[in-house]
Amino acid sequence: MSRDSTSPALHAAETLCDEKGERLTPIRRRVLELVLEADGPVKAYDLLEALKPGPGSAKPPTVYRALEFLLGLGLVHKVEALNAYVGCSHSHDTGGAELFICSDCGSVQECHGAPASTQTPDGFIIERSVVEHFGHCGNCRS
Amino acid sequence: MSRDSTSPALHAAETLCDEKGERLTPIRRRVLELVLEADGPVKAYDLLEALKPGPGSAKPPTVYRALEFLLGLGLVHKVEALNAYVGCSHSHDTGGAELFICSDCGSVQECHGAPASTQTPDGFIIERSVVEHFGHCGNCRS
DNA sequence: GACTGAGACGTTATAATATTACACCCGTGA
DNA sequence: TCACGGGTGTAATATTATAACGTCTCAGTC
Ligand SMILES: [Zn+2]
Ligand SMILES: [Zn+2]
Ligand SMILES: [Zn+2]
Ligand SMILES: [Zn+2]
Repeated sequence: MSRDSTSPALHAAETLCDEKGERLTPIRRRVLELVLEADGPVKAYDLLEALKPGPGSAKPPTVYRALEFLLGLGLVHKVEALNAYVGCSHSHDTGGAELFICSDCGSVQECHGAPASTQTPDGFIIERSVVEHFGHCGNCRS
Repeated sequence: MSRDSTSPALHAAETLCDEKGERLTPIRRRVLELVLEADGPVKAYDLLEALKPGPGSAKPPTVYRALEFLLGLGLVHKVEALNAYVGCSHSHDTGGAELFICSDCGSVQECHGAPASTQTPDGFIIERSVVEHFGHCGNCRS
């Protein structure tokens, strides 16, 4: 692994922002870095702490605004059942991500593709799906 | 209070508790009633408010303890993405419920059966799944 | 009856998560 | 110049949830 200052994921984020005419400002970029560097889901207030040593004093809206931006671009996902956030190494504009969270080591694996509900109620139009599986990953079983 | 006035779902809850040797105390029963009567997901603090006119003054732990009990028995489900709770009219000891939440009218429809992940990562053992679909129900489309 | 342990509940306080509202700055274009 | 919009700073508050500890009651037991 190279010690490049920008990870591939970060570079992809910059490219995506360029395409969309969005601005990956220093704060947004820093939050994305922190989420990507973490080895599991990150809490908003942990990000806030991590941001503290930075320029100004970070307040909750700072991190929540950055997260909202990144969520909108699909660069991070929220783990609803944990109130935590994970970086997305894939690139998908929209659509739900299917998350597999290990309760032992906290690792998160993401699968793409429509979760494809088996039995959608008659007439129901799905706009957004939250699919989160909790269990034990291969590494933690032995 | 005659038992004949209870709804089918409440009666089923009593039966379930009997089977499991659990106690459906007045508080737990009242919380279950409130959740079942609601026409959509209910917030914990709304339950708290609804409990206030009752005997003692209700405090957060009161309602959260009751919810924890009911969740454990599968009598209510938590909508993770909303931090809200819905009553379960089916009866399933375990396994995930698949929820369809209408963003327009707030109604929730529940489907049973394993969501059956399409592509589980190698070696991953699923213990609990959160599956919540947001969109528009048949009634709200016309 | 007295002792004991478990479970449910009461109560206080606090933790953890998230949003509102308003002010400021700065770049862009009329 | 001016207005405007996006991004940010800041203070305050709202919302959601848990910790910690005491009390009560009911079985089971001595
Ligand atoms: Zn993703
Ligand atoms: Zn693991
Ligand atoms: Zn159910
Ligand atoms: Zn509807």
